[in-house]
Amino acid sequence: MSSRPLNVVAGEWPHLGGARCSASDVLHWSGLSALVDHDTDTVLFTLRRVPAESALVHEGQRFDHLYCVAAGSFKSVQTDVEGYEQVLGFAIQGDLVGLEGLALGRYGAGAVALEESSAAVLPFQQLVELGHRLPALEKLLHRAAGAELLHRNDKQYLMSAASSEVRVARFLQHFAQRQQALGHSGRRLRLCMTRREIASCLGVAHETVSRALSALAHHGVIQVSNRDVEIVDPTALDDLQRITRGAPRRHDAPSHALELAA
Amino acid sequence: MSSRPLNVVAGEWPHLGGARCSASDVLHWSGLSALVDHDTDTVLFTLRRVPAESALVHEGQRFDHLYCVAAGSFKSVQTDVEGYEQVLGFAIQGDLVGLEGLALGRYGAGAVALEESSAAVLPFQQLVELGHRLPALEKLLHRAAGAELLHRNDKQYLMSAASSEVRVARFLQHFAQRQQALGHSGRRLRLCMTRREIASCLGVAHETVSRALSALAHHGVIQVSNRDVEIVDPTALDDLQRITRGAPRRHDAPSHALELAA
DNA sequence: CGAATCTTTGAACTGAGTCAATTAAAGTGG
DNA sequence: CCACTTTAATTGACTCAGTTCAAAGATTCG
Repeated sequence: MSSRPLNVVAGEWPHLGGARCSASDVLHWSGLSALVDHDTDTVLFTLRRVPAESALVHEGQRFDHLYCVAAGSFKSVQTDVEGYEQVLGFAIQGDLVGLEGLALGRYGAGAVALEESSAAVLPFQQLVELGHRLPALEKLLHRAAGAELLHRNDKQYLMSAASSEVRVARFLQHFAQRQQALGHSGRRLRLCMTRREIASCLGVAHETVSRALSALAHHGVIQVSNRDVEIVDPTALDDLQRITRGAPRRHDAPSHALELAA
Repeated sequence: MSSRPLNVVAGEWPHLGGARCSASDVLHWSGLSALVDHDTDTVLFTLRRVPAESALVHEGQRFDHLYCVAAGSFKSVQTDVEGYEQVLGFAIQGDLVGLEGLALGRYGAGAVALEESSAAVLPFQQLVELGHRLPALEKLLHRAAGAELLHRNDKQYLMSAASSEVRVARFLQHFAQRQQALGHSGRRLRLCMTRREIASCLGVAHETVSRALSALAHHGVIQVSNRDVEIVDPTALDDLQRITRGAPRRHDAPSHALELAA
């Protein structure tokens, strides 16, 4: 294996002290700690700092880097002809940004930081070549693509839920699970995106998100304080989230999904 | 094109006994004709015949093959705890089936043939190793993953459309575009899935799909005869499909999306 | 402190879900 | 090949959840 430092990658940000991270770091963030070894320690990537509200990649821009979120979070957005901004999802530590670029050589969506964030810059061609010698890196790419697709499956399932309360419940649960997978709380969530962004992602009106959160709070399932959400009763949340089709209500049953979980 | 008779497969299923196709065929189906060369001609894959209604892969089954649809079509389905069957999408010629398996080594969704179909069996590990020597095959994998993600973006955009008529319009348009990319009509579509399956995929009730199709037909945008749909007025369909949020209706404007397109 | 944005809540309207009934198509088996 | 069954598709009527419009708090930020 390559025993010498392969980090030719310096590329674009030589000034600014050029913060770096190793492939091992990336593997850890991506949940592939098992694949870390000495070789992956020697591969270095530059870290790119991204201020809140600014773009990591632009829709339509030429694709030559993948990015692995190191800290902070991003929203993935697509703008249609009419100017409507569709939020496709949110990326947190360990998520790869820009994978759809694989198809056409252009990013299919923009990525905008929701807060002060940073991401490892993975020059794609280089990553592929490295992957031939370091299976860990090849696996990283495959894994990330697969994970992203699984994610999309979940999202589609989420969006096909009849009730908006169920959608919001599923959104919270997924978000919590992802946080937990990173070693964070899983109960105390910081939704650093706006209600409108959540709404766009879920395919509902932003007022509806607000109402659903309020309803969940009223019923003691969660506690909401602005963008901080605490999941008080994970079981109730899970019961709710399970309801797929319109609530199996009977004539004498309550019509709101929330009341069913009681 | 491959001038030698490796492609026994073109459209028919000759006999049982191990039908094959070349990597070149797969590349052609996937829209990567540019990458075909003598080397890819020499790589052969077995073709698997799949009768209508039977499964190509099962959800949760161990992942060791990718499949490239050679003929016919498949639905991708995920079954939730309650037994609800969510249709995630439809695969036609050139689409890779099983990509989500990359993440966890298990298929994330089942694939069921909608009609008599066949698919090339691509042993994953082998494909990756071949990819190291034949860039075309590596590219195939990347391209397919990227394309699948782009597709999902479209689907999410589709599902966030307010009106069900718009959803159906977008569905038809996407389907038509895919058919066209394969060299087929783009106007005359055969929807070989049930209304219920379309409905599940779009996240609406199956009656709603039926009504939307009827409405589109009434307005002369399409012509429906059972599962055969002809797009009579592509422009009108496109206008409709563009409406993202609830129709920008004014007090004196018609409330149905369809009437706006008039 | 104001300006701007985000969030919440209310009220009215309506589009889509549900239930139900009819028609059409596709199998099944004698 | 034709009755018979079963499943798919269409259409109608009714109801309610969610959108839209509007307006009042809350939060952030210059």
